[in-house]
Amino acid sequence: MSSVQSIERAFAILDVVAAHPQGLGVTEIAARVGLPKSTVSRLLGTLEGLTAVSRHHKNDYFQIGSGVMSLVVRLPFQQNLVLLARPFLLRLAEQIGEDVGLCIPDGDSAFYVDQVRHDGAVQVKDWTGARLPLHVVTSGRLFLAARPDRQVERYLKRPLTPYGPGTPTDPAQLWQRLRHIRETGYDWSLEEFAPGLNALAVPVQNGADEVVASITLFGPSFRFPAGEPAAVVQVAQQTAGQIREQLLAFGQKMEIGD
Amino acid sequence: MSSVQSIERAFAILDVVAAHPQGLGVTEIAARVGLPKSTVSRLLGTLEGLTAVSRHHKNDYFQIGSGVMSLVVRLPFQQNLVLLARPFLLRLAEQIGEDVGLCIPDGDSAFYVDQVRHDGAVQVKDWTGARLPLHVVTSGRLFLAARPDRQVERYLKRPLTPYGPGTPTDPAQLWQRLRHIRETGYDWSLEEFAPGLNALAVPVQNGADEVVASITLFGPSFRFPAGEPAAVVQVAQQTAGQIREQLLAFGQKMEIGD
DNA sequence: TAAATCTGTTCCATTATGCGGGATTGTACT
DNA sequence: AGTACAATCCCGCATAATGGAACAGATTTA
Repeated sequence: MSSVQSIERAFAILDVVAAHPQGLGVTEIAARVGLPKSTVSRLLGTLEGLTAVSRHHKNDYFQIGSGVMSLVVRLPFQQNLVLLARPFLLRLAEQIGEDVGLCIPDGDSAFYVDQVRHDGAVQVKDWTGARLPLHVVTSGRLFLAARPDRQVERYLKRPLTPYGPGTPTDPAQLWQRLRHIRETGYDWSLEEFAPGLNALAVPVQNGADEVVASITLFGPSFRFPAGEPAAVVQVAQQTAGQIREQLLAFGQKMEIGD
Repeated sequence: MSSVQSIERAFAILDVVAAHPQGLGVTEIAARVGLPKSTVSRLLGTLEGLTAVSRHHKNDYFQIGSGVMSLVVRLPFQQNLVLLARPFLLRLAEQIGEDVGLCIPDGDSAFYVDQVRHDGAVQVKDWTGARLPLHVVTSGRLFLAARPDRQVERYLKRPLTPYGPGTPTDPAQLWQRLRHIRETGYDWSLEEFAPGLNALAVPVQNGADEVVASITLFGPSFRFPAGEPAAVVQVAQQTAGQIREQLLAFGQKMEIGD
């Protein structure tokens, strides 16, 4: 499995440039990536031609260019969310030692858009791409709980089809559950959806405090959750907060430094 | 001025991948960039190793990966805004045939963070990096007008130092001007700041309708504005709206399609 | 003001490096 | 089993990228 050297070098350079938003010159970049100046100059020239980097008006220092941004900007929100969240999900999956999923609301369904796998002998299924009714999964109930009462009422009027051994099908029981979610900000499912499968979901909010997604932790019931459930909830909520910060950084937060 | 072929090819591939969020296979990508499959396979392999692209769990189709996102995510909001806005500013500059600037509020100053130049014999200065008091420039007055009354009052208490022949220095006069901005959503400066220089600023808002930046059009007074001023205002406001959309797409908007 | 010391770009001989046609493997569909 | 398509691998070839050295600006120092 061979790899193209100059592309690897180009991205090493982009990494360095991105890590120094104030801008760097050719010599400094060359020193940091450990390559000769002439090579770096040529690579930067190419990247500049592609607008992957650009030079600051005044001092000619290199910065990330609009070409990189345009790759990201063209994507639908759903995919951006995945890209934005993945580094955090990876870390969470490592901390917990189980699979971590990302889910967004889609009408009256919960739509699983990403899942970071934890490699082990016993794995849970990859739900990516699956769409399930709100009341049958933890993520879905989070989305439901976030809606105003009258919308919840409307959902509860419809028949609550069971999907697993413990799917809540009684409206009153589900209402009680949603109230609990509103108070605590999470939802556990202990072998409700499928035998031997436990799950926890916590909401991801945006700047307007709307629930735009949820993080789901899945694991076989014989080992998950390990230790204090409250501790698991805490790290999951912490991760959700970090993703929220990232979302904010784009659309709203205003930090001016120089 | 030589350029590195494989990097150009890599970005051509990234462009194609970004343009097809649903994902594409090697063969399709190869066809679109006009290169042999084996070459594209190798380049994609390299990009995958760098997480610049990733494969969709199920169908192995290529999508933009988190490596690209991480280049963008690390940047401060100010720089992201510039990257995000630049394509729109470029088009605006071309439509109007004058320089277009981007400005953000920074305490009691207006901070010019970018300027797209229009090449012509007679140019206006590049203000990038400049910081000017709110009351002396169009962008600054926009920011001021967006603040609640009591904050405006506080600003008006301080001495209003003049910077140009027409700088408004009388608090009552400035108040009147701010009210006009609140009604219309723009501010013209006709040779106020410097002799021979006209400018127009319109606000850029985020999802919470806060004014996070402003677009400024600059031009020599002998030719700018050309034609109907109202028409110029209109295209500027339209551009501001487009930038707002882009900001929304990251942090808030929820469009689910498949 | 000339020497010194930075900077970034260009040149060009060298060869490692990337290229791509074709073979091979893998997967899906009849 | 057989067809059809996908993606990857192989490997000889030569092109394309490399990097040392020379060059050209800019800024600093004496």
